[in-house]
Amino acid sequence: MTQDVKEIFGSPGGSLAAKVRTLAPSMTRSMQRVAEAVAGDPAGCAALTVTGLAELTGTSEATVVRTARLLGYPGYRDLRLALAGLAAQQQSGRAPAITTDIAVDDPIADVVTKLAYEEQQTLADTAAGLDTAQLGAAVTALAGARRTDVYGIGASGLVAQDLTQKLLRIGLIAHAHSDPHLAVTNAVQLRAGDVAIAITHSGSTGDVIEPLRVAFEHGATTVAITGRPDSPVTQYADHVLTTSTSRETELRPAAMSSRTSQLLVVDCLFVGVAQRTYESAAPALAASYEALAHRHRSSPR
Amino acid sequence: MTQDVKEIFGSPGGSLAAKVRTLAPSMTRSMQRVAEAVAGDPAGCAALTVTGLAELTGTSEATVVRTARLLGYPGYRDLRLALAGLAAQQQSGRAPAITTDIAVDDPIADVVTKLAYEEQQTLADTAAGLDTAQLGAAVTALAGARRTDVYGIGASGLVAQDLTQKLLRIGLIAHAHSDPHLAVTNAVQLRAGDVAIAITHSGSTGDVIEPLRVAFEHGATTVAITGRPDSPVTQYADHVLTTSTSRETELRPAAMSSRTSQLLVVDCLFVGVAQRTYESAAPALAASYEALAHRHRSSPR
DNA sequence: GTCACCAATGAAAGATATTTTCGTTTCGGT
DNA sequence: ACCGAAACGAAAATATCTTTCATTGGTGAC
Repeated sequence: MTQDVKEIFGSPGGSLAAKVRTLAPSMTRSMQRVAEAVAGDPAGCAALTVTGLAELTGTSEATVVRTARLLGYPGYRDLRLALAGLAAQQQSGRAPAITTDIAVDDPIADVVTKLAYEEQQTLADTAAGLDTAQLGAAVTALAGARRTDVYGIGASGLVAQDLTQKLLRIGLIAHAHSDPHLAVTNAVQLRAGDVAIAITHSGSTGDVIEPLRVAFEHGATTVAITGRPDSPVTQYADHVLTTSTSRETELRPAAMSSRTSQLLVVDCLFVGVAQRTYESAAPALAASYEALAHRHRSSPR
Repeated sequence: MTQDVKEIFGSPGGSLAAKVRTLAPSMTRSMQRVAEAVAGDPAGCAALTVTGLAELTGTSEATVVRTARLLGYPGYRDLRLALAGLAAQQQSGRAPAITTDIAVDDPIADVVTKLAYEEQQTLADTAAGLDTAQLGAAVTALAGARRTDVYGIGASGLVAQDLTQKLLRIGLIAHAHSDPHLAVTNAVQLRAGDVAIAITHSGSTGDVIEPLRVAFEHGATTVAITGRPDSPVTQYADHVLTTSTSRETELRPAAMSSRTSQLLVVDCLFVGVAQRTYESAAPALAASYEALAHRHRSSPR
């Protein structure tokens, strides 16, 4: 039978080399060779079978097993498991330590790691910087809105559409506008009880500010999602939701991190609204899920 | 307050749990039981032999081995070693980070925290599961493409547009299609040296598969970005980029996490292409930045 | 409904790895 | 040189893992 798990993994990593040193004197020559190999390259040895390790050390299987026993394991199998654990720990011990920007000559694997890290960073920053009071107020307004207009241009336009799609899925009436003229034309229709949301990273995109101003002046509740809480757009916003502005690099334009940030805010809005309108939102979500299922061919198993 | 790198990337079970989730749909019932056991208690399973695990899950040795194979290991022995590694990492003081699902009555602050955490998790899983070789191949194809068409519908449509916007910004010729008919019509124009990209979480969206098939048959290099590496769409894809499939909850539909995942992949593609075409990409990026600056009123500060 | 078919599954045979046994070798002491 | 005990490895015995194959159960065609 195999040794108890805790006992295997319990012993801290470094103790293996120590154990080898302590027990070395009481070991025979061949056993010492095995122990050395094990202590010297745990990861490598973990990949070997008894026979492999025996050959590597120029000894026999029996000796390897004897060594494993001496080191406190029931057999080689368990020593090997412990070695695998050790190797994994050593591996993870090397901190990713992502400090540098993405460089032109970074291998693709590094690009993936760095991008993922930076986006995680952006998310953490955004979550930390988000004013939950403002968010709650915005959610309340949305949940009770007769209709909602969302303005966004360029990359922010996609976020606007994303929010709109989501709100529609829970039965709310929402429209995304990226055409400034149409946006203003529609903003005129808004009145108290309606909601207008402007999404702009810089907070200075005139094409987005203008419809928000119109909506604001017509009495709609206005929300600004921006990375600059002191920018012009906030002038006409009842509630300001701040997205994080992480440093941009040449290969990672601001649009990238602002999008991540904006999407998180949008998701929060959506979930918040879904909570408040749960009674109607849940069935609506389920229904849209159902409807979509029929558009997909039954996939293989 | 930013999270520690190790903590973010750590989630040791994360990678495995993610793999299980991604592959779960392509698993049979008994294999799923095995996969669940393994993902649920890596340490415990590491202590078991094939027979033991088979008994625990009420299946047979054969099934256990099959599952190990599906998870990417040559056999159970290797899976077991990997599990031992995971167990060791978990043991070595790693926050369990067991977050509960978002509940209907969660205060808004919790919603923000949980959403941010889950999206970070999604990013880590995606980065871990991304095949860099496939990614590299896709990047190469894109960098040398005469033109690129991107297909996506619904939430994936926004991702398609995002990618298109980015590629255009570095001077590449790219189009996003969400109208299936137009997509097919355009796909016919593609030929060798062109690239077609299909974005679909389920991998079974006929409206997206069809144009990819046409593009494939016309000799274009085809790429699929999907959460189901065994789904129909991959049939016509030269390169498959897998997005992570995190569990969805009632208040956080699959679309949300798949979008995060897809966007990371898209960003990786973009940065990769920007690297390869740096000579032309850098000035193009700078130029588009310049052009936008003029659309913003000079902001305060 | 019934049939044919295919995927899923587990029992058991087969292959591999580990452990044990046991005889040979080595080495120190007389 | 001879003895005895410890060290060691070859090979048998056992445990574990892998493969094969027949059975099962479900699915779609007719």
